[in-house]
Amino acid sequence: MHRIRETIRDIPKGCVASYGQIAEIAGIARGARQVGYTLRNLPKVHKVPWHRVVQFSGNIAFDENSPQFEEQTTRLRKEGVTVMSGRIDMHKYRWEPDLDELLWKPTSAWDES
DNA sequence: CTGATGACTATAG
DNA sequence: CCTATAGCCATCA
Repeated sequence: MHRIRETIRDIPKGCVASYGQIAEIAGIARGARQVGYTLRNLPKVHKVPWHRVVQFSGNIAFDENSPQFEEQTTRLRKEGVTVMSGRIDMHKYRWEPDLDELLWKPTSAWDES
């Protein structure tokens, strides 16, 4: 889904977002699984910071032994995100998109003026 | 169209 | 904390 990748690309460095959050912003309510499904299908070449997407609970979506798990944690740490035991302090790093992030995105429900 | 799948989330035990 | 179940819904075969 193009919308999903687009949204993920907007996650600022040093922040993380849950799948459900991404889905909601992308316009797919309760489409958390679709986000995961889409990311799993990522094209070879992409600029999507998929490593900034974690589970709602702050857990890394991958298995602890998975090489992807290591890559994600590594990337996140490089961006200043503290990862402990495969978990992230969402309370602290959760991405809170400002209106700026959302205004240009959907739709034109803002034609009011 | 139909059925299976899953980088999810919620709730219960 | 962990397992089990049940919703969820775009994407795939």
